[in-house]
Amino acid sequence: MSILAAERQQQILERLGRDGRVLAAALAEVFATSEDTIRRDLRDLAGRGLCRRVYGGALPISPASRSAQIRAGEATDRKAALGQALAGLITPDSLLYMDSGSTNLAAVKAFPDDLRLTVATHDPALAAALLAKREITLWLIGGRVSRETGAAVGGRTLADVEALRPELAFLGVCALDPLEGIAAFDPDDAEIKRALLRNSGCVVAAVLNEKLETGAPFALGRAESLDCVILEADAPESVARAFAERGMNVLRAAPPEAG
Amino acid sequence: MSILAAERQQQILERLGRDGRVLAAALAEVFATSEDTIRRDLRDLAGRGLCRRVYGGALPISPASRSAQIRAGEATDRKAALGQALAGLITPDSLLYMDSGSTNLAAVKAFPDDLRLTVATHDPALAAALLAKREITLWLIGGRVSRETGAAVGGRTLADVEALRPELAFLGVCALDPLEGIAAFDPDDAEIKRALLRNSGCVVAAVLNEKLETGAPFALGRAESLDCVILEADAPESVARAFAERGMNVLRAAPPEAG
DNA sequence: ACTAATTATGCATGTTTGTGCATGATGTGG
DNA sequence: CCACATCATGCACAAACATGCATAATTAGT
Repeated sequence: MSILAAERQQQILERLGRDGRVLAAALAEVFATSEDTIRRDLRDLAGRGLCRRVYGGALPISPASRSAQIRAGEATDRKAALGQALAGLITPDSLLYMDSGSTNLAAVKAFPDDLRLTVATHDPALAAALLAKREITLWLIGGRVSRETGAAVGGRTLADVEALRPELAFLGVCALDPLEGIAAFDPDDAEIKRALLRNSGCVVAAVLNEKLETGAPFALGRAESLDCVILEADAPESVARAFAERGMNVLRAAPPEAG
Repeated sequence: MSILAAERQQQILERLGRDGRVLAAALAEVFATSEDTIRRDLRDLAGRGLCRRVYGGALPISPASRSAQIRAGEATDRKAALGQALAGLITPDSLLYMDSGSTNLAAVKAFPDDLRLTVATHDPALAAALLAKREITLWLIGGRVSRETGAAVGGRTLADVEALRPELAFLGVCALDPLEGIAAFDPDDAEIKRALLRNSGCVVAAVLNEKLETGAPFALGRAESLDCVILEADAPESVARAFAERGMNVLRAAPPEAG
């Protein structure tokens, strides 16, 4: 025997995570063993709750475990498209700050797995998602966690953020308008965003169409405080031109994957 | 004898680290000894938490290969049963510290939604899950996030934890034995757990059966450092009695929901 | 330095575990 | 309803295993 049974089961789990499914017959060929052995492995793994046994192979346990805790909610495909564009701006081995927000959360999942850099964030859900990327060093900012934003807020958090000088920051904006500027819904959250605008080498925001040309109660600054804005593929050209005229870099995401 | 037993075990560990696995038969040939001796070595090392014994040889303790995210989906029903028992110990409106670990993560989901208290944690996935509970005030501890444990570690984190005096702490234990005491797999993680043991009014650990009567490389203290231990419904009575004889409160979780 | 106690090792024993094959049952798609 | 793939189960066999015991090596005590 050239491979230990436990190793084989571990590799089956890896394939399951990578490919999203495994076939009993294919595994038998890969490991040069009988299908019976593979079936026994799959039965065993399923019994330990590590996979879901189906006719012909097995599937990940997916429904409860992953989607419950790291759920980005709506418009994930459009947010993922923005995320891909954001990832393109990243310089390897630099410090990136990721602000809270569901857009950034969905964006993380579109990051390539071998992205090599340090990321700081005060959003626990974002941190949990970033852990899935093998080459990312993660710095978590603590503090009281606000239920409104799902991220740390308050004096302690602000002070910790102020101590950072990230080369690049992905700002989560609640509202963005060429004339009205950037705005947020939560005062504590706004404080942190202001600190990021002050201290970051380059600030980028990826905004969904519905956040364009709207306002929010707490102003953060003028639109051109952002070095770069990423719009959806079908964002109105008029808005894009307005940003460009104010000296901002305007990028467009690729169209979201058609189901 | 040309080689000391301790030397041999050390070299076995080196091979394990280099090759990712060791085979009992191969080791017997390398060290020119009987397989029995090798098996005894492997049993010993596994007992000290330095490797994982499998049929035919041994594997590393595997923090890398199985990410925290994967472990979270494992044995969720049993962990949920432990979580229900943990929830029963909570005093409303107090400060609870929740240590990192997949058991605590699954436990959170079994908490009632109207549980009213403040929870501190340095585990971002735990924090994200706690946000789902409407009446919980959440305090997040920051720092460098370790991929091994999926939670913040290091000096900054430790200092912040030291500043807290929680009435109750849910410790995530990697190994627990009546005689060997409590132990962890990660040195940085162990530091934080020690701080919790020092500073908490009451420390409770909920442990799966497979963590009982095993060891791990980094000792945290004697078993009776815990005020209370929660075992699974079908945990061996002998172990439960051994804990009780050391003056610990021993609770048993309800049997997990039959699938 | 000599003996006693402890520990490590090897061997023999019986037991457990993993594997492949045969058989019959169950599910899948036309 | 049929043909076929997939599956669960029982069985046989070999490899790996735990255990008890005898012996060799090491350590401790006086």
